[in-house]
Amino acid sequence: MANIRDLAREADVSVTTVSRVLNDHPYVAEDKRQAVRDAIIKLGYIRNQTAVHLSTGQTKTIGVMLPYVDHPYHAAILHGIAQSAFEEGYRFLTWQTNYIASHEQTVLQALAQREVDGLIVVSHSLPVDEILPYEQYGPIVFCEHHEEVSSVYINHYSAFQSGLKALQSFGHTHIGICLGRPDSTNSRARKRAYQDTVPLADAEWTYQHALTIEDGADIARKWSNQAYRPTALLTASDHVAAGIILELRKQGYRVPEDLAVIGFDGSELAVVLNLTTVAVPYETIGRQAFSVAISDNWRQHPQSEIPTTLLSGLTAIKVLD
Amino acid sequence: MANIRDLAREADVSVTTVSRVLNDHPYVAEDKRQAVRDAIIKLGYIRNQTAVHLSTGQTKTIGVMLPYVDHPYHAAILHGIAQSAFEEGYRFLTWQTNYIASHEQTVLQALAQREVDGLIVVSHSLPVDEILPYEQYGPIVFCEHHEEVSSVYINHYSAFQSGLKALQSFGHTHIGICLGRPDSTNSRARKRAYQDTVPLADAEWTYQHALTIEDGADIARKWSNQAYRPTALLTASDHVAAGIILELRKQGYRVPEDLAVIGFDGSELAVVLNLTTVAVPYETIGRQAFSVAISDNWRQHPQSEIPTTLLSGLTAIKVLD
DNA sequence: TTGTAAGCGTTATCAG
DNA sequence: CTGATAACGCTTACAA
Repeated sequence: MANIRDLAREADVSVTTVSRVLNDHPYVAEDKRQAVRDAIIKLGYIRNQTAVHLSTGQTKTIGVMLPYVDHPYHAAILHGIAQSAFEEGYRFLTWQTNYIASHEQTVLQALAQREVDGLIVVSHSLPVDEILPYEQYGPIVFCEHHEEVSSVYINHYSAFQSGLKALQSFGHTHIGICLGRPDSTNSRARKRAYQDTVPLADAEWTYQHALTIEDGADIARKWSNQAYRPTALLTASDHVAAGIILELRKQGYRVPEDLAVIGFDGSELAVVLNLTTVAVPYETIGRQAFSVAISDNWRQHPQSEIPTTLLSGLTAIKVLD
Repeated sequence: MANIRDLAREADVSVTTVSRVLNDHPYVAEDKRQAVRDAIIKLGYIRNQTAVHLSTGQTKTIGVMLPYVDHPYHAAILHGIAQSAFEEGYRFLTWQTNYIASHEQTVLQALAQREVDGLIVVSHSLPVDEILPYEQYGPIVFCEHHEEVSSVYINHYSAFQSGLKALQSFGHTHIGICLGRPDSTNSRARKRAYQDTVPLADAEWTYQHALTIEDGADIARKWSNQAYRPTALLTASDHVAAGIILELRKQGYRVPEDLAVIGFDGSELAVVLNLTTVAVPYETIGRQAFSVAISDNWRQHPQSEIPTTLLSGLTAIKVLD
């Protein structure tokens, strides 16, 4: 493998000049520039990026910490990160942590070891104050609301509230909710919104661990076995909503007559199901998080709240009028 | 930032000794080893991986080329890659190409520039013989069947055929199919299976560009407007199948009485829909591809065919008996 | 068991 | 405009 020194020898110039040509610096005589270009072709030279990284002290790579690459919600954020990274000439390393603390530590370690210039934490289980110290090694951006760190987030309290109010506007008072991980930052905000907004808020109507379509189906079965049931459900994701709806229909229930359901995400699943849903611009979150990660004002811990919108479906909400 | 030389000075040993301690080499006196450990703590030393990469000539990173990180099929493969990479102490860089040739070139370039030790091509649009030359820079593994390169794949011909035969076993003769990208390697194999297996194979019953749920809904609308219709459909993915089924139901059709539908993927969507589907172990594909990428027999272009299984749902297939 | 010193392949300072 | 040369931070012969 030819290196920059071979190139210099071949073109009969110094390595400095070669480097200048390689990096499109001005102040290189045209004939020398051409000589270098010829040498590059002749020797089939290709720059070794690792050496560039060591020399410049940057990797032009950011890291992404997320629990599962194949969950729609996270994958959508990843999509946004991927788009921005490509546009900015960056690459990104993804760590799938499965919410295991030791795996998350590995990711933080990678930042400290300078494998990445910055980190985007899509979701985590480690407490924030165990992550915070690693900021000395580079920017860390959260896709969740935390005042003490840079964050790009949606307001789960108000987003959830908008869904609840939509149900109330159709006359529903017996409203239940679905939550993902019981003690996540997001779930806590959602639970608060529920308790603040729905007078009849009931622990029996709070369905936990709702993440996938099958979780939704489980919830539908649980609901159908309850004596005292909600008439409407605000779910944690469109996938959960889909699981609920499909399972209910399978059992002969009608949606929304027997149970009104609202989704969360604004995915194409909601469109096809005519599901009313809280639309979240995940790609935007990913893009914003990326841009903070490579900006230089991250030390001020910028907070950027991304707005959500209630997307009205046709069938899955109306009832009780 | 303390470096290995500061450490050597602090512990009063040579950098070689420090390096040995860092890499758990034997032949270091216990007292010196301890001295180095103390110095590491005292100075808050953290190894610079970039320097390790330059020195060793390896990045312990593999690259992944795929069109979209947020499509279920590709995300599932990514999941497998992520699991294996973590277990093996590797990282992975993902490039989302959107099937744009110039983006795919960027990925190949990254291999040439030694940013990654190897490459996994999940799906591509560039012709194989434009990719092949880059093998001189490192292993390239395809998740698609190509004799000329290393590949980990499923046999789309037989997988599709198993779905078609399942429909035939229920008496269907008027069978249509859905395909993704019209000219992909996979679509071609599927089309061959269709023509070889279904005597009444019809171009009007070959629905192209079927990738998402909404594509499925489009196909359902197209189907309902046709005068001469198939009675059964083998789809390109469970998502497409779901779109078809949900749209058909919305229009008042019954599945499978009016149209029998078989899915492809074996996703949880299929489970909830009671959909018969061709189950594909995507995670296994990702894991296998990764293991080939870091093995040293990749030069022999190993071929590994991953078996699929027909997963019988309850409702979406029975009819015409 | 330990250390010296030569890489790895760039970039960047500084003097011409 | 050009070129020595010293970093960047680590690994690894080779010698002792």
